[in-house]
Amino acid sequence: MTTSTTRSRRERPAKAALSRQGIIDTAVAVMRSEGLEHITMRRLAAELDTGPASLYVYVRNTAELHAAVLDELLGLVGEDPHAPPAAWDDRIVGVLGAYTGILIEYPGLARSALVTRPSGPNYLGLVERLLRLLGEGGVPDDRSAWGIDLLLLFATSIALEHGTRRQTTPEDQDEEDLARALRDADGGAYPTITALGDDLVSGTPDARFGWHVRVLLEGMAVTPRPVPASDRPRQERP
Amino acid sequence: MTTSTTRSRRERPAKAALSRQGIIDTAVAVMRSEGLEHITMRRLAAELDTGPASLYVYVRNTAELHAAVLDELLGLVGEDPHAPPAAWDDRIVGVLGAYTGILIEYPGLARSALVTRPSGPNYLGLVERLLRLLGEGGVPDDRSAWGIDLLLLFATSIALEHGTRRQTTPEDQDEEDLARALRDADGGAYPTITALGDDLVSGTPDARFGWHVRVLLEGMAVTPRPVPASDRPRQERP
DNA sequence: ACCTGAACACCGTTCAAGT
DNA sequence: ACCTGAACACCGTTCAAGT
Repeated sequence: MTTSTTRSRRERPAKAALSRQGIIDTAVAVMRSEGLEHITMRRLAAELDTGPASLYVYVRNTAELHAAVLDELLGLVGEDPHAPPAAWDDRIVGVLGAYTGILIEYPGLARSALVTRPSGPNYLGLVERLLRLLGEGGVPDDRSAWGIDLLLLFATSIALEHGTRRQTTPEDQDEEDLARALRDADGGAYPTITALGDDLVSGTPDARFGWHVRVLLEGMAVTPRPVPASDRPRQERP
Repeated sequence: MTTSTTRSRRERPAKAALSRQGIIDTAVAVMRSEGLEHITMRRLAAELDTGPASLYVYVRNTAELHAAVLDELLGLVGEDPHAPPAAWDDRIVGVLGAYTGILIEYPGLARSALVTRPSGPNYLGLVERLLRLLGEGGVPDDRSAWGIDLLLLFATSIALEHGTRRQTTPEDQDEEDLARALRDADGGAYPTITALGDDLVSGTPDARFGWHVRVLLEGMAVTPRPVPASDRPRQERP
């Protein structure tokens, strides 16, 4: 179905000029309908009625494009203003839960967030909110500074893990492989694994998630930062 | 340089029959010399003097191949038997450090481990060793069972983060982007980030790593597992 | 059962040339 | 400065046909 120039002018909204935002918007649309794996330079170019080379004026490479999509979607993570008042740690669980929620809803984003560290405004907003909550909870600033990484890295990893499990992507196979490998582990070679048995894969994702986050928060609360070598009075031998 | 059939028979060791192990060995060799991104079906097929389709008899897909390479290399992670006796938590830091060491040495492996959860014998060996050390440290079994994930997920993520930073891959750009974004963050929009300032990116990777692991261990030590809803006497409202 | 050639359906990125 | 066509150098996976 080849359309004349005039026809296509009418069907598409007059071929809007290219812009970074336009590219990202198109990418988000493709993400929603077909998933991250279809956000490719070539595909987007086709969508925008141009050649792939044109996009490189606005976007450094494919990874940067994916990161931009993530930040765009992160704009939706806000705390519900009508939520009942909650303790600081429950609120952290909530914020991280919303973050992983987005990552799980759009498979592929979590991987992208691990590969290309996000640094967009909405991601910074998330960091900001978490740091504030940690401060409210009385976590010393220096531990917040080092722990924020851990929290977000963890939330992203968990999303990756559960995201691939939820959808029927080719990847859940290995989540199951691991569960089976743990269950069937040879008692001679892996006695401790065998002893723990099913508990290694027990619990709902939510229960595990909540516990994991609390482990991190409790750990931060009780673990002092190391004293830098230069500030230490003397040294035995490292 | 086209070689006759007779020549090539002499140059290559008589074109060994295909086998899963042979494929993995070749893949490991390619990994060492050129990196994971060159372990492709087509490349390996060329290396083994056959067509890509032939490999699918022994390997499910590219991801499984990468996972097999990881497990192969994980065979090298053993505790030094001549190491001086150490406390259980220091030994855990050591084991996880060795694990991340491998992942950092071979860029791409960490990403692969996050995407495709490893389940090979050597990975199970690692799980086994860690569970044993946790037990020695007095961590209750149920918390070990849920925490082992967290430890390994974290170690893998950290390797990914620092691995991309170390090499001059196209990806370090964004690690720097994030550091700059944090430093240059607008004090109005992100007051807490601004207040913490440089401490957000302070410390050597080793110092951060050690602290992170200890946070996880301490957290596990003090955080009880949630009581399943079915075992709870009554409920206020969830 | 194992192996293969060929095909299908794509990729990212660069570059010289145009406007 | 922005945009493009065309090219370079690749991918994974399937399938019908052979041994």
